[in-house]
Amino acid sequence: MKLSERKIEIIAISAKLFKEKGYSAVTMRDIAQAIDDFYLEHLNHIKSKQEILVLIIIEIAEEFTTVINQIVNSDVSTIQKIEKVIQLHIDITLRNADALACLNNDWMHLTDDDLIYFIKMRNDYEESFRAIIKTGITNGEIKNLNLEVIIFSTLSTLRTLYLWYGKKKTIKPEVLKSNMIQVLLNGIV
Amino acid sequence: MKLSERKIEIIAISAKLFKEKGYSAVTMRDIAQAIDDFYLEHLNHIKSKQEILVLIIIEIAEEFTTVINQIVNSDVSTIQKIEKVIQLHIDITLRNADALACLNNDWMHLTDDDLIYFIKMRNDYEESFRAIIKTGITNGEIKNLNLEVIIFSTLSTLRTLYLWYGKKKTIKPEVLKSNMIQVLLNGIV
DNA sequence: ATAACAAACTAACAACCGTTAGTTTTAATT
DNA sequence: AATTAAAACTAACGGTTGTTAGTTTGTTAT
Repeated sequence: MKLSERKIEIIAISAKLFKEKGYSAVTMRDIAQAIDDFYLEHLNHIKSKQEILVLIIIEIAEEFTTVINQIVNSDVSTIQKIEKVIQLHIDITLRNADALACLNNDWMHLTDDDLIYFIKMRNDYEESFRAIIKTGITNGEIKNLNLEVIIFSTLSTLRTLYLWYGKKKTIKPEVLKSNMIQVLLNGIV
Repeated sequence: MKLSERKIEIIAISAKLFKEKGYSAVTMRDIAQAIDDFYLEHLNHIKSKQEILVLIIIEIAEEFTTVINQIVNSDVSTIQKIEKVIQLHIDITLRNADALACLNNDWMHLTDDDLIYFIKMRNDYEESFRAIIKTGITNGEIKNLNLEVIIFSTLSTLRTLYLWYGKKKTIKPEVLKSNMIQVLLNGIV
C-alpha cells in the first residue's frame, strides 16, 4: 500500500501526539493544529481517526511478526536468536519510538477485525518467543527457571525501551545493544 | 484521610475501567453503569473525575516513595536492597494491579500540583534506585555495565509486572519472587 | 483571458462529555 | 399520621467531540 506524503505526515504527527496523551485524549483538532498548513477538511486524506490508529499500529505489528518468524526459522543457537530479538526491538525503537508507544498503550482502541488481527499477532509473537526460550531450556542453553518469568521479564524490558531511550541519547546504539544483551542474558551480579 | 465506603468503591471500579481503556476513554457514565445502584448524581461523593484519578495514583506513588526511602536507609547489602525493591513491586502488584496500571498509563492526565508532585516522586524514586545500583557498582557487588541500562531494564520489568501477572496466577508469589530475583540479578544463561 | 479544478479556509452537524440541578420515591422521626 | 430527611432516579446545561459540508482563494490548461 502506497501512502501519500500528506498521509505519512498525518500518521507521524498523530503518533507523536498519541504517545504524549494517548489516543482518546488527542482530538482531530489537536492533530490539525500540530501540522502546518493543515485543516480539518484535509482529513479527507484519511477515512477517520480510527484509520490513523490502524495505520500506526498494524505496520509495526506486522514488522515484528515478520522478523520474529525469520528468527524462529533461522538455523542459529538459542542465544543468537535472543540476541536477534533484542536487536529487533532496538531497531524499531530507534526508528519509530512514537508508533511503538502507540502500539503499546493504545492497541485496545482498535476495533473489530483490526483488534482481532492485532491480538493474534501479539499472541503469536509471544508464542514464538516462548518457543525459543523453551528450546533453550531443553538443550541447556537457558537456565531452568520459570518459563513465564523469563519471557515477560525480557519482553517487558524490550517493549518499554522507548520510554527511556531518547532521554538518554548519550548511549550509542551499539553500546545499548551489547549492554542489553549482557544485562538480559547474564544478569547484573 | 478517611474515605467513605462509597468513595472507596468508586475508586476501585474506576481504576479497573481506567486499566482497560485508559482515563480519557472512560466516561462518568461508564463508571456509573459499572456500579450497581449508582447514579451520576451520587458523584457528589467526589469532586470530579480528576479527583478519582488523583486518589488512585497518589496513594500508590506515596507508598513507593515511603518504602524506597526505608530501603535506601537500611543497613544491608546492595543485593539485599534490590531484593527488597523487587519485593515492593510484587507486593503492590498483587494488592492493587488496577491502580498500578493506572499510575503507569494515566499519570500524564494529572494536572497542576498533582502532576508536579507525582513527577517529583517518580524522579526521586528513580534517583534512589540509581543510588543503590551506583553503590553496588562501586563496591563490586554489581557488574560495571552501563548504569542506565541496568536501572531501566530492571525497573521496566518491575513496573509492568501487572501486565502479565494475573493471567498467570498459577505462579505462586514466593516462586515469582525467587525467580524474578534470579532472572534480574543472575540472568537467564 | 477564461474556464476548470484543486487547495485553503470557515462553518456547522448531531452526538457525547463532565457536571449540576431538580423531581420523585422511600425511610426515619416525631 | 404528619413532617423531614435521605436516597433513587431523571433531565438538562454549556462545551467539546468526530465528521461533513460549503465557500473562498489560488493555480493550471485551454
